[in-house]
Amino acid sequence: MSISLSVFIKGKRKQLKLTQPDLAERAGVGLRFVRELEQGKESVRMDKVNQVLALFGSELGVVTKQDV
Amino acid sequence: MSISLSVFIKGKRKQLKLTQPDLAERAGVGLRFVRELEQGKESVRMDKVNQVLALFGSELGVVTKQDV
DNA sequence: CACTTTTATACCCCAAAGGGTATAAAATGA
DNA sequence: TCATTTTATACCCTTTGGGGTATAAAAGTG
Repeated sequence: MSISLSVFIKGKRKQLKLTQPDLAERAGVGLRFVRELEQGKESVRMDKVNQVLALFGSELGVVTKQDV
Repeated sequence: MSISLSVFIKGKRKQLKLTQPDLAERAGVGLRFVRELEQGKESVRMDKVNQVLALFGSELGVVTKQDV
């Protein structure tokens, strides 16, 4: 199933022992974006989110009932 | 697994026999947004996407390896 | 075929996303 | 506890997402 995006990202980042500035730089997004993302801001841009997720080998997708 | 967002949405809409204006109104988003979304625009806002997906009982989530 | 409906493209406009940065607050650890 | 690192808040600024709408192009339908 899918979990909270912010939780997922924060967890993955910690797992890789990266700071927010680290993650921002590696993902090629702004530091502010990483913070807002981890704080659960809903109105983020999907392409930016995917840039971050790409670092973890994941991607944003539609989770349907059949998927489970 | 996850499929293309635009394909998923367009498919679901057709399935429900809705026009783009219909979907836009029901989801509470603009018509332009629905169109850009179905045309695969990457830089859409996540909250708006979820507004549309909510109509289908789905939601945008992170698909991880374990999910499959 | 023409007629109707649906979808795509194009324009203006405003609110807000997000980058940068500076400062404050928390967390971590010696 | 104090010092250092990490994270959060706040501000300015530029860019752009997205709403509305008008027009053009496609796709259906008789």
